[in-house]
Amino acid sequence: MNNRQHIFLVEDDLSFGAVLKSYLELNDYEVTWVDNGRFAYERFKNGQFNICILDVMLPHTDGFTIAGQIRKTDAHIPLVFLTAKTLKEDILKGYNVGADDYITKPFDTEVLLCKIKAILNRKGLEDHSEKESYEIGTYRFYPKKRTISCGDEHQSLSPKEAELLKLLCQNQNELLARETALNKIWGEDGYFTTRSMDVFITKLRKYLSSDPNIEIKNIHGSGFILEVKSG
Amino acid sequence: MNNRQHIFLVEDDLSFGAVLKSYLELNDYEVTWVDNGRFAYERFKNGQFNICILDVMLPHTDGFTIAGQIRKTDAHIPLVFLTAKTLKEDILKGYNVGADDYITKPFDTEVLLCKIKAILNRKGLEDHSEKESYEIGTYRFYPKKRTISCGDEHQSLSPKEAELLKLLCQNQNELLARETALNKIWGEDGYFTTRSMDVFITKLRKYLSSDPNIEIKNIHGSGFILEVKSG
DNA sequence: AAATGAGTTAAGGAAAAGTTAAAATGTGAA
DNA sequence: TTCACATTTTAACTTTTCCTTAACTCATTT
Repeated sequence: MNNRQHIFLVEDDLSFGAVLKSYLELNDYEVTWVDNGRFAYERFKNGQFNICILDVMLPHTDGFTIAGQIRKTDAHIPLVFLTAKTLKEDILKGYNVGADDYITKPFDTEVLLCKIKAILNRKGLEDHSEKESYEIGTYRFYPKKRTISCGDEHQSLSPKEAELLKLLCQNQNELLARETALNKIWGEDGYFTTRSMDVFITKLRKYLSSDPNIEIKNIHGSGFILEVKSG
Repeated sequence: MNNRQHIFLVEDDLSFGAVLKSYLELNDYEVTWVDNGRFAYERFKNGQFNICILDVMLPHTDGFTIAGQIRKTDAHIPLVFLTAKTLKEDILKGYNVGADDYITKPFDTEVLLCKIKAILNRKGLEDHSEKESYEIGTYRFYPKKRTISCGDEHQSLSPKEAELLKLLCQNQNELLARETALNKIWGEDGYFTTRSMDVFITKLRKYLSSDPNIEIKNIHGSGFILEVKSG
């Protein structure tokens, strides 16, 4: 069982990023490192993290923008900003986005580690590894509440509907194998459970039918893909 | 009604302390300033504070010692350390005592203010400490008095009714899992205690029935949500 | 075209939740 | 102690929600 805390790290400096990643891994954290602001949020959506460490100065998309996107998906996940700047406005901006801490380079990695520990301890009681919401085209899906919202429209889902949709979201635009879903949700894969799953797919398609960019595609003989065309 | 947040400030530098106190007060905080480490803890025990700002370098008793004493009294109150030093050991020491932040002098007061706000917001969300009252639509609920008021109408609650409503309030618009409630209130989760909880939910719904924007929603198989539409 | 996989709909049964009232428990006053 | 009262649990019954199953149709593969 993997019990380690998962850190989402966005840092464009390749050598520094690599060093930081190794250092954190040595200290028993699981680290997902993205070196490009443009794809950071995409990557975040597809993972389960406990804390985010974001460089502010990035090509394409700065750390604050990414933080804003992340906040929309998860209102509680801790955010820590890294920056070379000591500019007051930047620091203020960071705290306004909901930063949990702010660290200026150059800094001591041991201090960073301490801060991470302090923040995770603070949040420790609650489990933030489960995502609060997933973006699906114009919809937003809240797995805990088991609802999908689109504007003012709200639709509540049954437990299995929600589990299945969650799996599809976690593999957005990638194949979710029948077997995988059957094993995770039904715990087995007999003939009837297979048919049962099809029934749920039908239901999910109905719920998501108002956005033409969303499609739950069937891959004959292997599984389904939740495909979201990026407008 | 005094709704301002109360800051406990320990700083031996008289002129700096006075300036800081005024600045914080201007920003709508209530500030209790102690200029002597020796009496700091005594003063702390006799007050109700939301956050502590402690200078590390103090005559007689240093900030860490005071922090340790405070932690014994209140395990969750946010601690922020002020120091002129940049010594790594000091910073680490601070985080080990449970610091929420660490600020090195000289610093910008505006930044300090932002940090204080960020920390208090954080605590505000996860505030599971005793709150005087909760707003529920047009109602107001006083957990200690065990009453709900709506205009001139007052309704008093039984102990369990109040506990359950408090949990719902603390998770307003979010899921309160059955298990969570059962464990916190009943200490176990057998079949009958489950049914007992349902009985209490029915009662609470009755108490809150006059405001159509309030709803205690059931999430089949997982729990309840106290939903308050913001009209 | 036959065989297999998938889409869809509706019915039936199981489990959870809503509700009400009676029984059990606890608590303070006489 | 006993009685009256408030509180909580248990029980029984109703309603709702959920999942499976079955049946029939449509699509894809060989």
